Amino acid sequence: MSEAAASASSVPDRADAIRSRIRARGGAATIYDIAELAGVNPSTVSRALGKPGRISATTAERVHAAASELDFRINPAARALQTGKTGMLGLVVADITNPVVFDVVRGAEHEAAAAGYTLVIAESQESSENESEVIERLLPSVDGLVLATTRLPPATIEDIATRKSVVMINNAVENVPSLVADVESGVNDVVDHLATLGHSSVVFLAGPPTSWISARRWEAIFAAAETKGLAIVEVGPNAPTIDGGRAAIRRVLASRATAVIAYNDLMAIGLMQALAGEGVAVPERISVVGFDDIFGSELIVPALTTVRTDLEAAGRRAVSMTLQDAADLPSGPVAPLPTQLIVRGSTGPAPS
Amino acid sequence: MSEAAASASSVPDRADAIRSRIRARGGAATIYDIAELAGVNPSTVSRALGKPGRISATTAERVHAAASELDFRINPAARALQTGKTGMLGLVVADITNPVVFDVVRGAEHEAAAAGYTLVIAESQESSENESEVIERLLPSVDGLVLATTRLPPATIEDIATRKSVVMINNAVENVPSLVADVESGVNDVVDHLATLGHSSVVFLAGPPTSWISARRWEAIFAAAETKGLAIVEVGPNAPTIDGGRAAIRRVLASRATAVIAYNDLMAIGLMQALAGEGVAVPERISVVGFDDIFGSELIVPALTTVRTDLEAAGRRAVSMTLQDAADLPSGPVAPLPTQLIVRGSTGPAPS
DNA sequence: TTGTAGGCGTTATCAT
DNA sequence: ATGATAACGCCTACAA
Repeated sequence: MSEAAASASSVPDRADAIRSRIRARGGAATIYDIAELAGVNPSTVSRALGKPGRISATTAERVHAAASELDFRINPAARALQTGKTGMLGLVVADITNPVVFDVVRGAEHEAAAAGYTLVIAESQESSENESEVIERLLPSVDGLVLATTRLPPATIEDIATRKSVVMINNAVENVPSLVADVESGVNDVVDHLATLGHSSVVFLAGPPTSWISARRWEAIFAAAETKGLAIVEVGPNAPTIDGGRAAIRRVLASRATAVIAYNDLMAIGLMQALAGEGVAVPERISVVGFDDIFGSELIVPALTTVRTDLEAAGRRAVSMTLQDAADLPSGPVAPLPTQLIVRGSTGPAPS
Repeated sequence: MSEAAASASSVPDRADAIRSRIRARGGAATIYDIAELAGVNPSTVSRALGKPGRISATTAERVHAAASELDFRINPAARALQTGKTGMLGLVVADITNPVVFDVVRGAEHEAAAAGYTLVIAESQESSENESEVIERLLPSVDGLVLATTRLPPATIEDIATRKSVVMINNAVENVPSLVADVESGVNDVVDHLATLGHSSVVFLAGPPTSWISARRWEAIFAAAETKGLAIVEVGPNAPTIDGGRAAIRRVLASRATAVIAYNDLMAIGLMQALAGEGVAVPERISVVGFDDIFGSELIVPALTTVRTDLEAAGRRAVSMTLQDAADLPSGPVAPLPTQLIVRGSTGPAPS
């Protein structure tokens, strides 16, 4: 047997030996295995795999060959233990099945994946105690947190933000970066729209008492209604769900208002279903407006007039802000998320 | 100063000292800190926190007091490095924004949380290469995997299942535990329903070619139609989305069928929108049926007749099966998921 | 019941 | 450019 042949066969042999040893110990390949196969020190393997430039080209080559030969996957726990970085990001939402969060989730997931991060989604189920627990459980294993629909008091949020990078969507707390929809602009458009249609008495169907954005919407509606000279009342708080909207029908009708602005589309849809059940025509007797433009808003009949925010973009930006913050990069002031009134069939002229 | 007073004040003092040391090194409390404060060995702390019985009551008491005093959270990476268990479960879906998966996600999330696990959700975006990548990235940091809408070939799945516990929903591969809907029962109900309404020619609007469950639905429909003496044709494959349904309208109309069974509700809804756009009355000229009963199915007009499966239960059961499998517990045979025909307005008598 | 000691796989800090 | 060595925080035989 020639030397060439011997060496050609000895390399696969060594790989096989190492492979069977790995299998024997019932685990995955480590940098030690690679080091052995490539004939270098483990620390060299770590560098070759970690930093591009810091190693000679030929060594890097050998290491990479050995790594793929042994099907090496880095052990994230071991890396995290040493570096303190887990490569994971948390996204906390109040209710996963609420269509509002679909887009946030998708945007966040894509941005995280693009940055090489893994997104962990957790649900608080509209309970702040639950949310605290969930966050405490998540915190040690993530590099940062996006709070999409938090029900936490500001003090708690501030406390969490001292421990990890936190970015909020549609919520504001001092010293905590956030992404907030341009409520005023959307609300002004809604109130203008209703005023133009001849409505003079409007109900705001409030969301949960702990929802920061519900309060902002109410304030903006209140202010806009005052300047337009419309009568405005707040009804609520209500659960931010279809059932929450349904349950509010009595109080809505009792108000004699000719238009309703619901805290979100889900409530608007619930209310419209209840109105249909009672034979109250929308928009002939009552106009209905929602927020968010969720999936389903254009499916319902009449299709829902609503205030849209690009929540997918919000999810993306929240993640990239979190990552920046986690990297201690300077985060400049953040422009509010643009907002857009989408007029569909659920609003019409006030009854005369 | 009495001894009692001295010791009473010295305890908080020591805690403060340790706390400031922790802060100084910019990290979290470790079992060493607790050990110091409680005056025991770190291993005792580990045991006290880990196993209830194995330690004297008074020591356990002291340790727990010290732990909460220092606000201790266990470091998951360190634990995972040692135990090989990460406390995380992966859920892989084709498309996060598809309403079908939201119930699965919710069920899985709740079950995982109840078991003290964290759920990581990953999206393959309907691409099998993408899915492979995503899974490779997830695998090292997860104790098990639920494949909810996988687009992977059986061989790949089998390979993954040799490395970690895998449970699939609506997909079957040898040697890999799975949870499958009782397709036949639901489909028989649908075909009966249509036959009773006088339909004699039916189209099945197929889903993605890589969808296992789409093929099963087609087979079941084919068989049921044959026994009922109905004409049946498959149209597709199509994207399992609203747009996929919309795009199929020409071929559906060309078939002259009086009823369409779509692979899922999203496609059914898209088709109905397209039909409405063309002025084709549903159900007067064409009846439409979907699968899944997603949010929105009862919102659209006419409301969609559909075959429902309890996907939230599927998510829950998939997670608990994964956990069992990961714990090497025996997993008995699994009953198929019950299925239920929900008749709404989108189906009616065949035109004469 | 509790302490001692070693190791899990990686990165970082020294040397060389 | 590469090697040796010491952490990172926790768990678990083994000893006492």
